[in-house]
Parts: sequence; structure tokens; C-alpha cells
Amino acid sequence: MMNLMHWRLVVAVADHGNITRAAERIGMTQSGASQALALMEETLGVQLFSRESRQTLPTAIGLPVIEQARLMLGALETIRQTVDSVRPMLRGTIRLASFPMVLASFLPPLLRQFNRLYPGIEVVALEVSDDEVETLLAAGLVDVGVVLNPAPERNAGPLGRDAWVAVVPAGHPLALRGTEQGVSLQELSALPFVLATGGCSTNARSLAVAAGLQLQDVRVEVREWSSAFTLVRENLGVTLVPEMTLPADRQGLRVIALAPRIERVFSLVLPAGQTPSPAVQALLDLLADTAHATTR
DNA sequence: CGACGGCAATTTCAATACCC
DNA sequence: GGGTATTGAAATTGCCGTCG
Repeated sequence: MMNLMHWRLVVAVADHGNITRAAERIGMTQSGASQALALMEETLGVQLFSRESRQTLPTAIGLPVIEQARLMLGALETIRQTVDSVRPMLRGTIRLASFPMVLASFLPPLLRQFNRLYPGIEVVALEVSDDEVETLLAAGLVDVGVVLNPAPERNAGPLGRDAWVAVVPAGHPLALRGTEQGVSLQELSALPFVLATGGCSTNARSLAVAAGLQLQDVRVEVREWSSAFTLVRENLGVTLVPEMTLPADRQGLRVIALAPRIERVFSLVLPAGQTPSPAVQALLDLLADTAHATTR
């Protein structure tokens, strides 16, 4: 058996020309070094050093073996330096704030991959509303937050996107309309409306306001998207929801595209003016890599 | 999956040999 | 006699299979 200690010993003996000094340098006893060297030579089947009086010098075959040993130890040192240079970013905790839907859909694959690449970094995910994400970011209480439609200057990492769609009862007059035609925000705002917020301030009402409109007949306002679908099935009104919230079972419902299309973009955003920690930078880099890979 | 025991490899210690 | 290498025995360490 040979281990790294043996190869260090070979190099040390070559450097010092003396087993005693070599043993001291690598932290062995002299007799141990002598035995180890003898064992190596026996294992290799060649004599690496000739023992002369007061000197231990390399043999002809010993010289290239020693050179290879130096290369090997040099490569090991390079590996050490590589690991040392990235070690600070291999440990730590990332506090991430997000609203529930993104936490359940876009983030799990990203976080799974991140956990595989950086097992020493713990990601603590806080499930909050979009307003609360902004509050936590502003207070510096989280390292990164998922924000809807962030301003370009916030240096956001795009996480995903989806479109708003109208959902009407299957028997509704709008349900007869072809999907390519779509329905406008203006048309919807005049109808009996089931307003679902999903716990976000960006919802059908804020979209209408942004377009200079107003929801004229909100029959009921609920937090859960699923509750809204139930109420739409009951013919209480129509609703406007993000596409990703649509249920698998759409019986009794009809989904119509919004015209013109309105999208929401989810992005990872850092607290303002904050330099990302190495761990957060690793997460952003991974996000950029996966985004790059999927848009190629 | 952790505790445990057996076994082999390795290291240490002490004694000895060799050479200048 | 001092410095260095070698040898044999004992101690230590690490690995691996088994068991609960």
C-alpha cells in the first residue's frame, strides 16, 4: 500500500538527501520513514534511492519517479487552492421571501438543483405576500426576494413568467367566444366579478386600475384562487387569474385569453444597494445559467 | 444506520549495525 | 563517538463485515 505520505516522503528524501531530515519535515519518525521507503521500493519492485554513507541519493529510475511525485503533489496543491478559493461560498444560509404560488411552482426545481450543487448552503424560504416581500427586502431582513415585474434597475434575475387569463362559467356568453379572439380587460371590468388576490396586491383590481379602469361589480373577494374557481362554477361571476393558478380539473369553467395579453414576470431581487453574499451570488449564477440554458 | 469486533497495515519505540 | 540506516516487537490506526 502506498499513500500520499509515502510520496511526500520520496520528494522530501530527494530534497534533503537524507532520510532523517525528510522524516522530520513530513512528521514521521526516522525509522518509520526508513521502513516506509523500503516498503515502497518493495511494492514498486525497484530501488528509488541508493543508501550511501551519510547520503541517500536517487537512482536512475528514482529520478523520473520523484519528478512524477512532484507533479502529483503539485496537482494536489492546485486542488487544495481551488477548494480554498470557493470555500466561503460553500457554506451559509440564504433567506428567501416569496409568495406561495412561485414557492410551489418555479422555485422547487431551482432550489433542488442548488441544494445538489451547494449542499452546505441552507435556503430558508419565507412564504409571504408580494407586498411583504418588498417590506422584507427594504428592511434587509431577507437576502433575496421574489418580486413581480421588477423595474429594470433592480438587477433582477428572471425566474419565470405567466399570463393573466379570464375564467368564466361554461354556460357564460363569453364562453362561446373563440380563444383566438380573447377578451379585453374593459369587457371583464363591467361584468359581475369574483375577485381573487392569491394574497398579492397585484391582482385583477390593480390591473384594471393600471389600465384606467375599475371593476364595477365585485360580488365577492377571496384570497385563494381555488375558492374563486368554485364561485365562478356557481355562476357568481367571472374572474381574472394568472395562468399558472388554473386547476387541473376545469369542468364547468372556460378559460379565455386576455386581449391584449398581460404578463407577470417573477424575478429574484436583492435588497437595494446590497452586494450579494457569495452564497446568494451562487444562487443568482445558477439562475442565470438555467435561464441561459432554457432560452438557447 | 450506528455500534462493535476482527484483521491487516502502519507507525513508533528500542536495539543494533554501519560508516566516517 | 556521532550521525544515519535497518530490524523486530509492540502499539495504534483504519477498514470492513456483522449484528441489532
